[in-house]
Amino acid sequence: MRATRLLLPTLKETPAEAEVISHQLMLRAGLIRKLAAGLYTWLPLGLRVLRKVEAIVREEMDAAGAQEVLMPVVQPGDLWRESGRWEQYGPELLRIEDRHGRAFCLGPTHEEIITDLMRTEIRSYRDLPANLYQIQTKFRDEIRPRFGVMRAREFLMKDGYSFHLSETCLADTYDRMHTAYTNIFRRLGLEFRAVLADTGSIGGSHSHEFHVLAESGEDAIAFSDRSDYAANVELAPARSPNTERAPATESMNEVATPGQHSIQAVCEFLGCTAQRVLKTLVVQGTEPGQLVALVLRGDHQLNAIKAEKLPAVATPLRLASESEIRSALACGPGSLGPVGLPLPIIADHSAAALADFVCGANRDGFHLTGVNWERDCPLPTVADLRNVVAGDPSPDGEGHLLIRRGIEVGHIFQLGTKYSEAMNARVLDENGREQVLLMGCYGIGVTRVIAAAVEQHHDARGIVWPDALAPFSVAILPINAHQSDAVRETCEQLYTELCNAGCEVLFMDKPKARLGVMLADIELMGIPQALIVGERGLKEGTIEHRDRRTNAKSDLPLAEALDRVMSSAA
RNA sequence: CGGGGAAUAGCGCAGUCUGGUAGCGCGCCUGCUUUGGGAGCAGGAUGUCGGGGGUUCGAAUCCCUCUUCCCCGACCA
Repeated sequence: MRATRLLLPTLKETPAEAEVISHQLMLRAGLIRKLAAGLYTWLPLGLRVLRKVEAIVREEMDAAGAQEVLMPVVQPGDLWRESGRWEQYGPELLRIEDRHGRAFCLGPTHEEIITDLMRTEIRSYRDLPANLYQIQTKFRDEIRPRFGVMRAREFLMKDGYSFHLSETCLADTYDRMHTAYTNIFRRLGLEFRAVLADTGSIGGSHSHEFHVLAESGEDAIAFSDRSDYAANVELAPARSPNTERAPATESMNEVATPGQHSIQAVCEFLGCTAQRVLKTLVVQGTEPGQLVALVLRGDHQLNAIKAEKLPAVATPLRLASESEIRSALACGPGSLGPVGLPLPIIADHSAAALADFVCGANRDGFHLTGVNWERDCPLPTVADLRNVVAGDPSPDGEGHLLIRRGIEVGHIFQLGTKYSEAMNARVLDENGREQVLLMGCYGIGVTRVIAAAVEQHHDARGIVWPDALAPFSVAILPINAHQSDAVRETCEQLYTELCNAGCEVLFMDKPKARLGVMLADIELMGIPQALIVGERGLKEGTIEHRDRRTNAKSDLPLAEALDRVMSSAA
């Protein structure tokens, strides 16, 4: 491709709207442009990268036995009513009406559509298992789109769905998809982890997320330093400490802590660590108006998903407001503690294992020190309430947990009969009996993969694409082509030969372009290799080869430079 | 949706407090000189100052209102 025939609007300065590095670089390198919040145009360079991801996804899905289809973006509301999600999905589902006043939505996902297709087209166990996928635009009316294409409202997704009669068959396909996903992310050159995940609103039983590891990731993932165990922090169980609770050595004392409400403030005031302080959170109970106290160690975070699984706690989790607390109890939220608290109490394992701890006195401006369970207040119900932290024992008993940030780029689920049951998708089995289909679903955020790749692969000069994602594998840079027939002719010759060899070449053929500007651009765009052609080198019979990743430079005879490029690009 | 910020040339910003009719850098166009890492000089183009209303002799600036965008919280690929 000649640069003169390519829309390549690179930016020297970072647009003010971009916060994260991938968003900044994707704008600056001319991959995308914003149309409105969460809506992006893919420019020629960005689209080339997008096509690379699609191609790899297609190859691996096809190799794993899935077949490609294409379903509509606009979906009838009736199907969503059948599955029950018209009501459940909430405002993220963009609902529209056609000219006849019929309800439609823009598809945020396609379970309803594929289930409808299968219940109509498949009658017999002989047609199973089936595994279909598409690469298609999704629309989710996110409350807060952000980070460019990382969390856009309109985005490109590979979504796949499989149908089965037996759990073992579903599990088998699920495993095959797990392997295919592993192959895809490995081929894309990304550092990633597959982790156990919550099934969330899509529903179902068994689920893994695929995360690209990056500091800017929105998810925290926990994995063992000794085994394969990996899970979303939301899900990883915090094992109860093996150690017995230490015996009480202090007596309980009430101390004045005027104006100290937060754990941090109390710790500083009393000169103790957060590990020795209890934090008491009051949430809505299952019964209307009922409050429940959740007790955690001061340095731990409440895990909402775990709390919602407790029968006594209302779903969705809602913290009591300050006024609700004040009207039910004699103090504000910063002074709560389990001693004499007239509410049902559930304590986290780590909180229950403390001795001689500090907690609120249920009286404004006072805390208790030297508190001990059983002696000073009954040991409440104990449950796993907290997020795991680095250093916790791994839930599988092997080693300890490390915590890293991740960007969720893929998610696979065993859905079971959630949709097929609701939408009555059945086939006849070998015995002529009707059976409800079992279903799996498998998603990859194609556009998000690209942002994640940039988050993981960049330097001070710009994007450093993994070879599999690079929009071009090599750029040709002429130095002062307008003054030198030799430079011009050599570049044309290089361009022709590389094109003929099937190499993806970007020929920086703008007349009078300066070397520094061209270098800055191709480095920003992350093109892996460059061939620099100038009079000076040609006099010695050489051109310069550069590597984006290592910045290695070598002056080589033309034929050798071509070999170098083609062998690296292969 | 709650809380915080912002909207001035393609991009980054100043000007707003204290009203007097819009500026800087980069980019863009022309010419000359330069040319192995974002050139120099000279000349030039580009703004309904987010929209609407009001106050005023006069509004980018003050008031009201709407819209959009960004950031922080609960969802998701």
